[in-house]
Amino acid sequence: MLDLAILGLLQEQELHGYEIRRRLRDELGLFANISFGSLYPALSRLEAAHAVAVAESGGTATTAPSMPFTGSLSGERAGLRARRAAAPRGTKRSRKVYRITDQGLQLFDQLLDADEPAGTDDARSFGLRLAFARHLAPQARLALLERRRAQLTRRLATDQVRVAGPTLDVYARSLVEHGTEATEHDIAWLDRLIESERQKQAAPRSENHEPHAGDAVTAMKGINP
Amino acid sequence: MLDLAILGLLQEQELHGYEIRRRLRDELGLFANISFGSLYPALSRLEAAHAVAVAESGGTATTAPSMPFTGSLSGERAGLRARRAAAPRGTKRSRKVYRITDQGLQLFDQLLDADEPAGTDDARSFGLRLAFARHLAPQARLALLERRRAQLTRRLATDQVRVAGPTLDVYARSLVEHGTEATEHDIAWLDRLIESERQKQAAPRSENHEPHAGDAVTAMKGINP
DNA sequence: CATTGATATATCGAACTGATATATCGTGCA
DNA sequence: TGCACGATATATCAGTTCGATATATCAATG
Repeated sequence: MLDLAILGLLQEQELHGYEIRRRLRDELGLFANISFGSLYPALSRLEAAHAVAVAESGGTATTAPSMPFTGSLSGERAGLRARRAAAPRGTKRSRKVYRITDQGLQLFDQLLDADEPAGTDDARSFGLRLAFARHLAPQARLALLERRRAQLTRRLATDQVRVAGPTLDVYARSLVEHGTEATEHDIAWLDRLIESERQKQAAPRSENHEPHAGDAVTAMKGINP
Repeated sequence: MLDLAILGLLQEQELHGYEIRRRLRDELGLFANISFGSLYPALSRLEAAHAVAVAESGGTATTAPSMPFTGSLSGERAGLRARRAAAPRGTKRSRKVYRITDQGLQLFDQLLDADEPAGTDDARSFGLRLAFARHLAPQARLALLERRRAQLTRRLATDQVRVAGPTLDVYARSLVEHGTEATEHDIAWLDRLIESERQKQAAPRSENHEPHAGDAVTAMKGINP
């Protein structure tokens, strides 16, 4: 789930961990306060999978791109010092700037368009996908919205069973009822989005999906006929 | 978080794991689909902490309450067979029925009234507490509602910063705006609950908090003056 | 020039999820 | 009768995420 978020942000520009966290929190509002204990391992994971790479875009001068091998410094620390030495002036501080790779772009599209894993925190998962919906082909976008709508409709049904069921106390009852209202509100919102999407597809004015600028990936996705 | 839910349910009656899951899902709607990988470890945890105990309430006849020591059966399996043998008719099947202990009641009150851990999934945490709000002293209940209200108000402020900030694309923007609306809706709901609580406290008719029937715990909580 | 606070990366243990394994019971159906 | 199947039930595993904490640097402040 977090992988998708990271890849989505990196698609717009190179970023370092701390900044990724800031954007997720301040701009998107998803992942209210994503923990570094999730973020950094996720970045390592993605790096290991060659979906992202350290950009090392450095400060002003692009000095030797590969670590100059300082010799005596012991293992782990050496890496840190090397990075610090590589970009000392101009940029804020020693930081690992990541960029997305071609494989990363592929992975992103794959994750974004994949069926939601049913069980997990639906709202988060959907929210994240919607936030990056501009990267989806128009029909995939519509499918996402409709899948979510169906999900909420199902929830509404179970909610009705709940209120009809064993008598809940005042507070639990209020909670369930408020939940139902919120779901209805969500569905109405989705209906507006779906309507808007349909219109956009009926009258396609100029470019409506990102200037993705010919990356081989879109061909795989079946934008087609 | 899950501990609170378990203790809350067990407060009403003895239950086994599978049934706890069912209630959380079907009746409360919290924890959409709580995993057994969380539930059973949580029960073990609580049992280790002496907050719950296996009730072994058995079927029709309360045969020997302690395992009769079948001898040859090897370790783990022995426990299962013993339980199975202990309550073969009447009840559904071999199951571990848990009951809450005095320490468990104490822990429940402590968890329920504790300050929310700020970071975590607020909605879930609050929802859970509200579902068991009847176990709280009137002022603690009011405090819970007001704490939540303040939380949402803060969120509303950051949301406004978000929309004012860097221009989001159509979808991300719609997401944020809908989130804001939902938060406003939540606050209005809380206001209604708070109002209702205030009235209840002003005109206290008969018993308004559970027939808790003199357990020593309430004394600790400072219900007082 | 020491202290504090913001920026930044990293790691640990505990908790939760999704998947899977195992066993038993009840029911339908051949 | 028997036996396949689905529901009930407990348990465990690997992979993620979270909250806390450690460490280091830089900027501002007094």
